[in-house]
Amino acid sequence: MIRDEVVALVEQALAAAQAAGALPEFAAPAITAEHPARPEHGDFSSNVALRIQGMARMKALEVAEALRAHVPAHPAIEKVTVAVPGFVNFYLAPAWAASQADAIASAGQAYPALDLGGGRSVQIEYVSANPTGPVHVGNGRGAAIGSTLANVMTAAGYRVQQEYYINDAGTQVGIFGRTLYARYEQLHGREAAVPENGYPGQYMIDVAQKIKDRFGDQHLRAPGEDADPAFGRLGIDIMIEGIRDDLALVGVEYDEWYSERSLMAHGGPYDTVMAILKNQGQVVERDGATWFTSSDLGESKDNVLVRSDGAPTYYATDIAYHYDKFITRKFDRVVDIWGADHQGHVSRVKAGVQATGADPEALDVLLYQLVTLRRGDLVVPLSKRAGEIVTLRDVIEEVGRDATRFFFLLTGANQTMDFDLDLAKKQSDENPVYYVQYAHARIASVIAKAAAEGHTSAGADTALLTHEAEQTLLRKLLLLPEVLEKAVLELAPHHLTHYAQELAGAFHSFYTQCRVIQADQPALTKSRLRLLEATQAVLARTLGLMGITAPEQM
RNA sequence: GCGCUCGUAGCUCAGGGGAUAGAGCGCUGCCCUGCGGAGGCAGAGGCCGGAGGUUCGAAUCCUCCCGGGCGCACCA
Repeated sequence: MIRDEVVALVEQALAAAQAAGALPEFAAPAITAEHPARPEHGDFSSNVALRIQGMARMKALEVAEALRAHVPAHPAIEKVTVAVPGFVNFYLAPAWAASQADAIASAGQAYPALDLGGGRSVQIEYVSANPTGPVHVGNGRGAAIGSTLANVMTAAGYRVQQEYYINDAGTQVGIFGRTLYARYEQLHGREAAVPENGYPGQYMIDVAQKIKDRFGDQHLRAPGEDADPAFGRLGIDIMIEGIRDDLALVGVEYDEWYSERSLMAHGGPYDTVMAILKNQGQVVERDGATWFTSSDLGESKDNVLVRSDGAPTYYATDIAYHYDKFITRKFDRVVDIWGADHQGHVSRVKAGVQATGADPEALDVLLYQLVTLRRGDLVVPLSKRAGEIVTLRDVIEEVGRDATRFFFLLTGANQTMDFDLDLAKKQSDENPVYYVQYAHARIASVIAKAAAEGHTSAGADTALLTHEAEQTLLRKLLLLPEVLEKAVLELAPHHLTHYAQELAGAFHSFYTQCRVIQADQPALTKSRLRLLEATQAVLARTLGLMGITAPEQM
């Protein structure tokens, strides 16, 4: 990308200045280039002179001047200037910027070519909501972040595997099964009470009804008897079908649905991990339970692996799960995306990862702050145990998939978020996603109209794109690689929504200032059509990365 | 109490060592005799929670304080 070429120019200038004796020899810090806030300061700016003035024992302005004098010529750079207090500023050549419209338009959805992953594998695990209830709004945020991150890392040269971890073992599943059986009995006319701490939602009755539809009274036991232990699993399977469908509605598709229960197979990951920890002397029996002496690894306390009733904790199975990710399946990197209420779990899991022989640095846990759902001033409780459950499906049906995803991606993961359903509904026409999509549709419309009048971009001379609005738009197009890189390095997909709005804004501004189709100016028409093609490609690419449609018309 | 995180325009949020701090919504005023007005242009609106410190330079880094959120289970 062009920014890295500017960085290289600065590095070369530094070496050349030192070789020429204009600057003393010293080891320079890593060179960076940034975008000045004000256009008169150029397109890129380097602050090296300010940073090395001490090492060079020269005034920053003198250092900057020495660098400027040694910057090699480059077709993309029109001029290089020095500005107080010691910046070296780079100005893009308008003709070069314009020529990139050709490059971008012909690359299409292959733009930008960015390789940060180098083919390394990364697993992204997200949502992984308990299958004891439907996917709710908070999970939707994880879904939007996770699937967008998957798209973005794929675009950056990683081999991405997307996974959903199914919590189909443990105490909650048992309670789920007992609740379900009570509902099943009720549907067969029996008096049966939903257990205390059970799941009161209407959806449990629906699931029981589905089982009744499929199997009749086949799973009914004698009155007073408990259900077959496998009964709950029928319900879990039905829940998972629903979860899969709901997530598909927001454009989420997994490569793997991984069962927690499968970890427990004889000789499986769970047994292996317990043996490893035991062999390393990191396991101790205390108060009838089995503990991991994680405080020896710097944790604030030890943690229970096996409860006194013999059941493994989810922490123990999570260590086994990560052992399977890193050691068995050999992912180079793993990104777990969790709600911020799991924050206390992060360092524990990393300790477990380390203890079982993997590199905790290869694990990134991306926490997103919880979503508060509102209807106007009323806070709607999200708890699966509460009466009203606002599901992700409800939200999508109210505001649409594109707006839902865009909204979730609008704020950084560390920011708490209010999702006001009334507002989202009422303002759906003013949602920023439409601003971006409108730009795409508008371009499609102009290109179609041009074609109908016999204009195409064939043989366009991009050197004609000299208007200020055209140049501004071109610079936005050139920004996508940097945005993509930032999203990957920071695991922060929200940069895409902001970029998309900036790009759409630059287009709309261009559109009102520069008429594209002009019968008496066929050459200019061609070059502007080429610019439109490039813009449309970048808009479609950006929307595509976010899992949002790029409509031809609205 | 301890840990993580957040505090930026009236509201929702970007920016996370650089030059005069940005966007959207809302508010004021303009722009359709030419491609889609779901648009554009201009304006008002800020001691970047507070106080110290580091630095040539701090909204950004460090310390303390204030205020919100979330954790600190033999739940997940």
